[in-house]
Amino acid sequence: MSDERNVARLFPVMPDQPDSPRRELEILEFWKQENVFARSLEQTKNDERYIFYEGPPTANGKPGVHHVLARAFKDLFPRFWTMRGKRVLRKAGWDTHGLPVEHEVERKLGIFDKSRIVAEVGIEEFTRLCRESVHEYVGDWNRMTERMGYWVDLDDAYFTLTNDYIESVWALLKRLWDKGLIQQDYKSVPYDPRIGATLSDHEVAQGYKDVDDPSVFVRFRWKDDPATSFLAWTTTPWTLPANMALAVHPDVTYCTVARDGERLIVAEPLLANVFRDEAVTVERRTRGAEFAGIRYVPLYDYCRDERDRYYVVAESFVTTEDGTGVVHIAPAYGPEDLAIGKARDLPIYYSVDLTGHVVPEVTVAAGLFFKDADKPISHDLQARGLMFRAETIRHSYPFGWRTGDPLLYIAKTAWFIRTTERKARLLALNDEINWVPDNVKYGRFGNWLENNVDWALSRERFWGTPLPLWTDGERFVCVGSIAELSALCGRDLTALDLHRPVIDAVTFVRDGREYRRVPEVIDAWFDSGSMPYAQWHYPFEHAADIDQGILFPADFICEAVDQTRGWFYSLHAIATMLFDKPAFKNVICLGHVVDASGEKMSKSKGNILDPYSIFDTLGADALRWYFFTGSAPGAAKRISQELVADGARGFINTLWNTAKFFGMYANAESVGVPTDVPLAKRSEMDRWIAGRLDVTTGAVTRALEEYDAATAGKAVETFADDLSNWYVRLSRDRFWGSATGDDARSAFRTLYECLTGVTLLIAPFMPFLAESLYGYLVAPMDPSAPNSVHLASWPTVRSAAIDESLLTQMDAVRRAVELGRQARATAKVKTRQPLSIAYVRARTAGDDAALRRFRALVLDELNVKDVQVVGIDASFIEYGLRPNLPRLGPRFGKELGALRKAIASADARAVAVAVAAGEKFDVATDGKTFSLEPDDVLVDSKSAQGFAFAEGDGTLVALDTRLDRALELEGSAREIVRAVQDARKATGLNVSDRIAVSITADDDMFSAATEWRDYIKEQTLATKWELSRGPFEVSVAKI
RNA sequence: GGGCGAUUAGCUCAGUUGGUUAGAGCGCGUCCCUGAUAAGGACGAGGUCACACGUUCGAAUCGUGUAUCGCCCA
Repeated sequence: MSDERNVARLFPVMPDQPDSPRRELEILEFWKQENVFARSLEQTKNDERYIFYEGPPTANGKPGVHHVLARAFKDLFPRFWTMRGKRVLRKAGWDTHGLPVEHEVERKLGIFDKSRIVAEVGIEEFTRLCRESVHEYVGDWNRMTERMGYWVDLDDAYFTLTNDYIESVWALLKRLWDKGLIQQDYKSVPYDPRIGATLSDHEVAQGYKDVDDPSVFVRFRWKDDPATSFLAWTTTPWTLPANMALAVHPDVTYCTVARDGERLIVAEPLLANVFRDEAVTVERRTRGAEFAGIRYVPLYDYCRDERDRYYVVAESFVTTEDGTGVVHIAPAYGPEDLAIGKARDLPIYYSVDLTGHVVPEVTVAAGLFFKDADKPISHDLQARGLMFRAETIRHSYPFGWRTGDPLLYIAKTAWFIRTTERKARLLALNDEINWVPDNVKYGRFGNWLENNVDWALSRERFWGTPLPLWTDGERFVCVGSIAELSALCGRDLTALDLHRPVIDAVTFVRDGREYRRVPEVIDAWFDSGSMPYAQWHYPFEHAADIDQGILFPADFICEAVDQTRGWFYSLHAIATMLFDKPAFKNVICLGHVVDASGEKMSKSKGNILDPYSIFDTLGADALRWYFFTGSAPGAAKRISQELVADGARGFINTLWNTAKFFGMYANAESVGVPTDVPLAKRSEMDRWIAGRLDVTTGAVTRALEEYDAATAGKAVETFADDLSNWYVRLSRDRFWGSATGDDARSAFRTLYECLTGVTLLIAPFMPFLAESLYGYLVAPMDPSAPNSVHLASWPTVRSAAIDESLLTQMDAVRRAVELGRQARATAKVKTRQPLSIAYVRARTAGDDAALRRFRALVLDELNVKDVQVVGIDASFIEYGLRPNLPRLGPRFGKELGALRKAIASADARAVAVAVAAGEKFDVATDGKTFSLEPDDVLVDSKSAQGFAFAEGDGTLVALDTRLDRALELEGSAREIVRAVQDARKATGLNVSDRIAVSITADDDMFSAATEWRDYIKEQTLATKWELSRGPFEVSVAKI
């Protein structure tokens, strides 16, 4: 049956060390030359699709190690599904619009002021610089992406700044417009007046500082009863000239306090906060709701608006945590103020202009910077007897991150998408999404949807997708395509750049009125949320693919958890509003990468880790493996050189060495690719590891299907350990000459299957190592196999290979062997010294059978001449009992204490006998008797009188450590073998080199060498033999 | 200030529906093993499972509160 063709074919010789950095570069070259990624797509082009979306990064900074994290996960699942035979397009993408890009350019120019940009740089030049800046780091990103082995189509990437992309975004906006979901409204925004910029939430978050601000309590006198005042509290006195109303909580009780001839109204829970230790006389208690509509005398009345104002409203947002429970409302400023103002149609009166200065008619502080108006206003109120108390308070307030100036919350008109209109659908469609980890679904993301507010779409900036609205000052036209705009203008605009300022110059006349574009651009999150459609220039191209669900929605997306309110939301919101579907079915929400001490990585702390520092020392596979298996995906990832090295080194080396072992002996025996041997004809050891492979394959497949990379990776690690440290170690001698043909063939075949199997399993995780192993084991040996592991199919589970009882039995055997070694260690007897007998008291009848079945293995591993499985009657073993709590707890409840006592005082041997016989038995204490069944207690073998023993998990192994002369000599013989092998190794001999051995020895060693001469020669491949008397020494020489 | 998450060995992390003696890897020490291995095995030191209170026969696990850290939002 020998295969002539294979006999001559040798496996390529593997280097001693994996040398990952160098090897990975070679693999990259191989992939490039062989066009492997493109071929993997080509060979699946007719298959069912698995849709992946690349969340576009902004490439205006260098990529860091945290970007490797997300990209590793983005690579894993597409590779897995490709091997499963799906067609997985991976279109790269770049987010190119928005504030981060503008800020980068502003930094380079050193100008942070919008009006100066317009005046000194010009919008044309500025947006040109933005366009340039966007591409600056794309090269770095592409290099990193390629180096880490992330397969994504960089050549066909989408860019959000292209006309096609923008046109798609316009088309989506127009659909929203036609549904009436886009509207203009006021919005209270954080605004840095010095540079004229509305700040993004992110920028605001960066700028919070603890500062001392005024804390003033002000009287608002009743119009009908000037002796009575509401006491309102504010930390922003400069807003008081824009006051239009007061708010109280409808359900809170307010006290009218009589004091020095006046009456002050304060929320009851805050009395002590306002009046401190003062003894107050409460004249009346009133529910807040009853004050609604009461009119008061304004502090200032600069506003010329005719609309009704200066009355009390009842609003449940009012809290009683600080202040007075009476809140002053200035609709032009704070978000709540604005909301109330809109609901009640209060005037929106600006006492401060957009440069941050108090307007001229507000004479009390005219011309002052808004924050500087606090003082004169406080003094004025003091002078007019309206100030109850003025102090300072230390609290957290946002500042402009560039100017350091306090931010102004101010109501500005803006365009909104009315997402609140579709809140119910947003929530319902979220139910259909599989979130990993699952707490994000109804936690962070679900809460965000629950508290949904309208999406503020517009930005008063330069570099972004222009809002496609044209207006004559009253009416608006929303433009949904270039063709539409061309028609309106009466000229072909196909070649037009759709960015500012060019697009701003496009005007048209309709019904005799000129239409100009509104000045805003849109939130860049809308760009990225549009990528499912805009990356394909929908609906101008691929309309059917999207509408019929071929390229939409995604099966899988993955980003870090900070995208919950970013990309995850924008994708979800747009898909919900326009397609009434979730945009993605599965999403992995990764934790952030932090340094080894758990600190966030930031430039300022200088703890940023350059991915190349790992690529160049440990390799990309090691980093990927660490990210996949180091912790749960949602957890923060601590990272350092050492952590990555620890995480992957053992696993990579184990696999490498196991494959090297195989290649070495396969070549030594010229077996080539081992021919198949039916499972039934293989040894039990072979069938065991074959079963382990298939169990592992099943576990890895299932885990990956559930987007659980860590569980999948750990299953592979356990298998690799079983393969190397149990299967190979115990089967070593079957791989060299002395083994019979059939058995060796079975062993080679089995080991080969395991190695190629595990190579396939790690391919999506560690694409480089898998490719290397495949290149040693498969590609050069099998002309019919694809030449890359990434073109191979995912392994299927051969359920016939899984023999459950064999797997459990091997566990029992391993347990017994480990205990035996432990017993040897306790007795300080080397494993090399043969012993006469081991006694094993097994936990179950099944374990008994296992030990009998694998008797030879146990003898060998424990180096004993005999092993006896002892029954319950073995007199030298003593027993202990433990209650089986999961069974007894529910049944006995409060009696458990007594029962435990009864079990502890029972005759353990008698109970053990009953349990072994499957009989019921009684235990008793303090006059109480409990009737128990065999499964109610766990029997431990506690000690073995007169033997070296070890016990664990109900199994006991006892060794007879007495030595006779024969055992001693055999032990010495094995010492000699070891000394010769050491010498072979030290001399650098090949494993198959024949040697001449020369031994000097005295006494026992001499006797042993004489008696065990043939054994020693055979074990050490010695063909020449010299033995003389003298101090023990061995030397070897190659023949 | 609010939401979400985390807190388990020196380090990095597992820990199923509450149940027996809380585990693994790395590191450290001692010993062992070695025709692949810079590998492997055994043993040891190292734990108040962040803290407090509660529920329960029984809590790392469930509840409440507190502390610290991270993220998101104010």
